[in-house]
Amino acid sequence: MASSVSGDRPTLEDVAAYAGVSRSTASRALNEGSYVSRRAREAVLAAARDLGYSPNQAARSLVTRRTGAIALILSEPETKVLTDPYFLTLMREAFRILATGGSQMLVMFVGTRDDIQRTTKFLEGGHVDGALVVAPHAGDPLPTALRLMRVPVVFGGRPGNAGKGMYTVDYDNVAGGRLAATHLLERGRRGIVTVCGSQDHPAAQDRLLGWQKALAEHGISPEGRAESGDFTQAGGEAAMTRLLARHPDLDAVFAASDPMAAGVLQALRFHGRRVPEDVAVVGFDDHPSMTPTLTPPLTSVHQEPGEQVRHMIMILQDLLAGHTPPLRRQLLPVSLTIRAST
Amino acid sequence: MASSVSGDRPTLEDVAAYAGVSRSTASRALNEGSYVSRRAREAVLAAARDLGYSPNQAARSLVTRRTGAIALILSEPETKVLTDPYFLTLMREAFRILATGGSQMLVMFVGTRDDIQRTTKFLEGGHVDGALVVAPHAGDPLPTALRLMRVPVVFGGRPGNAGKGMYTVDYDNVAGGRLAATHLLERGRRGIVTVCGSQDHPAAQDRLLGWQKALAEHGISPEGRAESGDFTQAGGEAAMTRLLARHPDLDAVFAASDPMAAGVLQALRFHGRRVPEDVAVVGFDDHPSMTPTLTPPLTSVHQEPGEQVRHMIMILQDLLAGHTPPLRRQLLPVSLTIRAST
DNA sequence: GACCGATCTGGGAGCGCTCCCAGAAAGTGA
DNA sequence: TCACTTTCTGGGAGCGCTCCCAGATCGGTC
Repeated sequence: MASSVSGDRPTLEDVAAYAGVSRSTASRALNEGSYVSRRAREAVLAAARDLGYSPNQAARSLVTRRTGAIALILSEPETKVLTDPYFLTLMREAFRILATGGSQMLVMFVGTRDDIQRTTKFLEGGHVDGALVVAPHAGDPLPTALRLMRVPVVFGGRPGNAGKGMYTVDYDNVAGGRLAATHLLERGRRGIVTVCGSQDHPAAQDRLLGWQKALAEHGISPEGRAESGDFTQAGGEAAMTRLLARHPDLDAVFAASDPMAAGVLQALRFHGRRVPEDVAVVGFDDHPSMTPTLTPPLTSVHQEPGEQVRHMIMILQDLLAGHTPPLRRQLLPVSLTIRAST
Repeated sequence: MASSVSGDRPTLEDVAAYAGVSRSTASRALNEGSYVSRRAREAVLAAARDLGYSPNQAARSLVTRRTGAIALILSEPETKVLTDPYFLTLMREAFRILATGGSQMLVMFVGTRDDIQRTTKFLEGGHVDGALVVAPHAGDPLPTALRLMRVPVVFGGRPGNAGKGMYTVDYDNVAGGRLAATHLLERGRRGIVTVCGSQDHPAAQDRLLGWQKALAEHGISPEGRAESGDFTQAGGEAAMTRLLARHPDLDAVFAASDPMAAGVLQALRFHGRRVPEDVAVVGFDDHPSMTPTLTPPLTSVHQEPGEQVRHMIMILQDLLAGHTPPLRRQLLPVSLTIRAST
């Protein structure tokens, strides 16, 4: 039987009948196809509006072999990363961009080995057109597992076993570390130390590297001037306390993340050092909900999570369109936002 | 033509041919349907494994009228809520539960009026089987907009314009406020004040109400003992400073969220009050990444975001199964985790 | 051995859509 | 006017799956 029964959701057939044209013409009109007369197009559009028509995504993707959905895969083996506002910003921005382009965002978290298996199976299953993957830890097996997938994948950040044959969009963390160090040197500081992030994090490695290079270029040996604060406020505070004991004459700190910088400020306050008079402090991330509210407001290396995700999506869409973008590893610039702490 | 061409993804037809049975039998075997001989089932399962078969979701949902996807809709008009670890925990847990049950999670953020329109359209479009909605702000127009949707919807928390005809799963915030106040009273404190959350938040209203009731029942007028700290650490610090000026003799504080409690501790430290000797402090949320790391570790009203989402999903699945769960507003109990701050 | 119910199987229809193709209608130039 | 291209239209096929139904097979009972 025809599906002109009311009550149920209207189909393309219903719209066509209402507009007095055929199903094919209705389809063309709705999909901006060429070779449709103005009269027909307007009639169909009006019919669709009147009937409250909305196309059946399943039927459409059955024939187009496109789902219109993109997976956002977040791999965070440790639950503690939960507190990071970075992930939420990332998701929000990704959602915004994808939604504007008419795509849906399917979020998946990967924690255990089981998750990896399920995720690869899922991607192979053709449920999504492509995937955006953020896997910030060095040892993470996920990137390798996804390398040979038939679905296009774009990575955010530098996956541990980097580069070969995968598309990545990363911040220039080396330049960021260098920027922070140079800024402190320009302020005339020489007793510069760093609270670095866990070194199983490629991003943390890069930030440290940039900082080391800048110091070395100015004739200062970076040896023994770094302590890890494993990206938390408490860790930053502890690391700073250790550094103060080892280098009582220090006059500047580069903390490789904002939460660690907050811990650094706390430790400095506790030990009676004034910021920035006695010790200058630079953070990293410059997250808007964090840096301006600290006392004093924090100078920080600025990065734009929205920008990263935007580039990732651009590459993915290029890949989906059948192109082969030339750049395999894209580095996004970072800048320095100077506030009262330096 | 038959689709036995290799290279392409295998279809059910291919699996059936490989196993030497018909498409129907293959379908029954894979879907745990009854009336399949053991022989046939094993042959089909082996064939599916050998060929790396994974069913085409689009084709399946075209006929079952089920997408296997659930939308998680987060409505947060203000961008500042981003820092809240609650949302991330919620998503993670929701994902975990849904993935285990074979459902996909589609995340949508709603901020602007445009988003609302797009969201309702999307839900009407039949892209998902149901939706979980978290809209913690009182004035939020989203819940009303979703009320009359044909897709089943379950709300988390108490939407501003509560109750009628919607399924909600909320914490017993009134009991939580009462619990905090009672605990402080039992500790012998009488100069009790509160740093409450923004009152455009039903949860904040409820917490304050419970606290007020408990005080009143013990003959203490709650009048003039509350200051809003709008759910941030900085706000909590400022509110506490105002309270100290107004009530120099206070000896206990109930902060309606952990971040605000952190601000309270900071203000107390700054003003030379010892915790818990001079002033006892109780927080709310008891987020594992927060309360134990504060100095001193914070006594806090404990709630389990995972539990909330679990109940929401249970109700939704009931709704999807065609049942009509009797309870329209479910209240989850909260408890008190006592640590060194009281 | 005949009968009957339970168990199992394969073919056909159809979900709502897009795409291909044949043919109608309209436009163009001699 | 006629041939010929261009624009537009509708019917048919088919995407991969589930579900229904008719028929085959199997066991047990009289």
